[in-house]
Amino acid sequence: MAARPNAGTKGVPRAERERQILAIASVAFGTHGFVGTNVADVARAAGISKPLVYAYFGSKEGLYAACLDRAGELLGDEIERVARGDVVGLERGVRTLEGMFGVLEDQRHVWRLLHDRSAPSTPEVAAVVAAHTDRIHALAHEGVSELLALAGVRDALDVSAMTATWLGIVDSLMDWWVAHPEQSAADMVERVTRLVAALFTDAAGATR
Amino acid sequence: MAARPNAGTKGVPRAERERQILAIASVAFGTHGFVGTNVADVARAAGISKPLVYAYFGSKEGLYAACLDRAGELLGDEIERVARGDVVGLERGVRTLEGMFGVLEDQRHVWRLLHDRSAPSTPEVAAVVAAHTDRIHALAHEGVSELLALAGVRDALDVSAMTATWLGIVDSLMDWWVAHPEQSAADMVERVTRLVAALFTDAAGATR
DNA sequence: GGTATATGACTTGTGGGTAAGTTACCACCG
DNA sequence: CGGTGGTAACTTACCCACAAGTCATATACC
Repeated sequence: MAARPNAGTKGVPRAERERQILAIASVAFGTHGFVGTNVADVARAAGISKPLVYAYFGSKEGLYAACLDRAGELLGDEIERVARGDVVGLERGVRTLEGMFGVLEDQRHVWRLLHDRSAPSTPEVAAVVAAHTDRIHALAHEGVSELLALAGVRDALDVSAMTATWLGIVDSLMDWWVAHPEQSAADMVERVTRLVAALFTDAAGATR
Repeated sequence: MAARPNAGTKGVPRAERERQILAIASVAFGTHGFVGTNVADVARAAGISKPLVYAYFGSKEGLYAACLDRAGELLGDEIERVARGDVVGLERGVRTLEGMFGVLEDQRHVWRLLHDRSAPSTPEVAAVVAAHTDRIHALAHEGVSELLALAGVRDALDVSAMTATWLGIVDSLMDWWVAHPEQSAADMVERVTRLVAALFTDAAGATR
């Protein structure tokens, strides 16, 4: 029978392979979305065969859920870390962004995993998505509530809409960052700081 | 042979059917994205058969491109209308949103058509997407430039990032609106006005 | 020899796209 | 006024490519 390159080589231990596959799959899912990603390509990119991916993660959804878990934990922990600090208002927003930029410096696409509209709605995946997005959303809501409370806004729907907007801002900055790979995390923090300062001091005054 | 219900009924004239299909396909593409939408379902929802869709639009991509054209023109025209006015700065942003809300009141999902990450990159589709997004992006860039110039910011990358952020804000407000169907366009305008006022007067002062 | 690690070759389901035929309307001719 | 061909509107039934998921098998280490 034909020689099978690498077939049966005891090779890398399982845990390490899993991390490697997850990293590559996260790029793929984050870049092309769930439906746009095919398992065979992920396997090839990882230098292994498709059945091995299934041996480790069970299904495409299982693989996706694992990626989500990794991403959600990474992001959630960082956001929570900032939230536990004592900054409030706009400053807290900027600090949170700073944290995101730092954590995602080498894996910017990861942010998109949580916002994939093409993600399947099966219980398995939905549960994982819900767990992480709920957590992040709750933290965002907390921050936005504080900010708006300082400005005298307390209407629940106003806060809800503003929270969605805040998440949208983070989203678009991540997208912009993906499109500008030469920008470092530090560059991004400076840029955001500069823009916030400009908008919330001069612009507001100049256009009223 | 079996009776074919409705087979051959001269029925609705072509142009009218096309509009009908486009409306339904826009909902589908806007809701589930390009890859998540299947032509058979669109046909069924329109009460016709799949080959008829192909007779009219040639391919799934052709159908998508037609939806894009409709959406892009609708949105682009409205944004341009506001841009031709004499408002600048934050006020122009709010007015633009007002225009969007008005035009999309009965078809909120349409906004998402222009931002579909799962859209194919074939020349046919890419050209249509580019035409409309370029136009909208240019108008947004113009508005953001004006705003930031008032605040003394002129760096090209700063303006670029802020333009992306602005589009992200519009994006997230549209998403929030889709999730809150009971909110009218007028409600949205009020809400945005209220939030902008709060953020750019009290919040900025309170947190500096 | 048993077990973990791995694979080539397969099956299967789904969805884009097509071929061929059916019915209704209309214009024109006798 | 009735037949008759042409054409527009529409369908059922099919093909086929592609990607998810599986199975039988092979190698390496202890």
